[in-house]
Formats: sequence, structure tokens, C-alpha cells
Amino acid sequence: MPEGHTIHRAARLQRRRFAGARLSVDSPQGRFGSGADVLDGRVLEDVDALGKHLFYRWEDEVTLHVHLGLFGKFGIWSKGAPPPTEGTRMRWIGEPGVLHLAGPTACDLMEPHEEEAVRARLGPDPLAVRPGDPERFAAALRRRKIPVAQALLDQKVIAGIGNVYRAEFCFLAGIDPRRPADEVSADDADLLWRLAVAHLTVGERIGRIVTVDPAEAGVDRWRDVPRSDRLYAYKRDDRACRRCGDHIRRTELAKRRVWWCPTCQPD
DNA sequence: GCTGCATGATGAA
DNA sequence: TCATCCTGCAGCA
Repeated sequence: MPEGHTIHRAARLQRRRFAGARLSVDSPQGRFGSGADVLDGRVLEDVDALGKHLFYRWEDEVTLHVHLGLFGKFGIWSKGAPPPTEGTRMRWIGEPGVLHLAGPTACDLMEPHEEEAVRARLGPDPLAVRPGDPERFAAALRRRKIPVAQALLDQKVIAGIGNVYRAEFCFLAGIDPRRPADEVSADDADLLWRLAVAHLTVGERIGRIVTVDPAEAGVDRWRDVPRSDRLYAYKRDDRACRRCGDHIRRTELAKRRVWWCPTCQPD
């Protein structure tokens, strides 16, 4: 299940494995049938990620756009791939292995102007940093009158953050998630950006979300933090805050749950 | 077997 | 703000 780190990691691993290969492409489910026909037998040249979007470059300037949404999932096998299921939207078969894609929100061929429209809707991506991005993020965030945790899910404010990271970054920054974004200080906005860059980078490397510092969990490496110790706030209703012992609270903002520590994250 | 839920996003009202 | 779409799985009968 995907926030930006999952997508950038998928791009990196799929590029490494499949770029340069000629692939047989089909849609066992049928819902990507005509697109699969276009890709079938072409060489995959490169894979790009921006925010939660993937762009696959195929020979002859053909671009495939994939967005996993809430449920989308890749399966990749070197050998012994299982048969596709009802949900297998797209399948690749080639010398490097087999890939299945199930449940994506988007899996479509894209013209350059359509890709441009997608990119134009996205704010700065902490895993694809460009000059001026911290300032762009701070300005976009502090312009909004909605709760800061809600603004952090707006992909135009920052691309690639999801429900887990937003709760964790508010915790680490010591900000009540309900605080209006336009009341977040410039320093705090800068801190949120730096947290996003640092933690999504870790997540991309190790393939999971860990925000609890390894030292705090008594281990040496991010990847060694035990499952139950990886997060400070997300889904920790009524558990004791790891820092202060107060009870983690839960609320809903725009139909998404968010968790916080009332002591560590004052209003 | 059914229900509800999940790291997401959109378009209509 | 709401309905809708995408899939799989845990928890329950």
C-alpha cells in the first residue's frame, strides 16, 4: 500500500529489472485490453516516478501511466509466477521475469499533454527535489486555511505524502494535526519539509514506513526496528505516547483518520 | 459467506 | 461534502 516512497521504490526496482527488455503485455482481467495490445512486444526503456504516479517509457515514445490508489499492488517474480487472477489488470512477461498489477486507480496510456496535466497538479516531491521546493512547499502549505494534516494530503501542496506519513510528521514536528495550515510558522513548515525528505528517503530504501528513530527503538538500523515499534502516532489509538506516556488520540479530517499526542503536539 | 476497512483520488452537487 | 471507483483481507457469523 502506497505512499510516495513505495512508488519511487517501485520505479527504481522495476527500472533495474525490466528496463531494456522486450515484454509480452496483456490484461488477464481485460480492463486494460487495448492498451496492453499497444505495449505488447515493445521494449520498456525507463520508469519515472513523481509523487504517487508512475510513468513508464516504452519504445516509439509510448507512455504508460499507473497510479496505485489505495488498493493497487504489484507482484514480481523471477520464476514460478502464479497464474493471474480476476484482478490482474496488467501482466508483463519477459526474460527478466513476470509482473502483475492489480487494483490500480489508473493504468492507461498517456499522451504528452495528459502527462503534463498530471504533473501540473502536483506540488514538490520530497523524493525528487528541485531548487526552490522547500519554499514552494512552505508557501503552498501556509496559504491553506484547512487543518495542517489535511493540507499535507493535498498532492498539490506536497506530492507523495499519505495518511501514515502525515500523522507521523505532525507528531515529529510537534504540531496538532487540527491546527489551521495558515497558522503553521515558517520554521515549522521548513521542519515538515525536512522531515518529509529524510523519512521518505529512508522509506524508499527499506521498503516500509519507519519514523521511530532506531536509537529510540534500541537497534542500529532503520530496517531493524521491530514491526510494533515503527510509528509514533498512526493507528496507535489509546496507546501510550512513546515520548511522554500520554494517550494517543484519534479524530477524522475530511473522512481520513488521523492520530496525535495531545501533549507532544499542542494546539 | 458477509461486512467493513485500508498507506487514494475524482467528479458532481 | 458526498458518492463512487479500485481489490484483498481480517474479523465475524
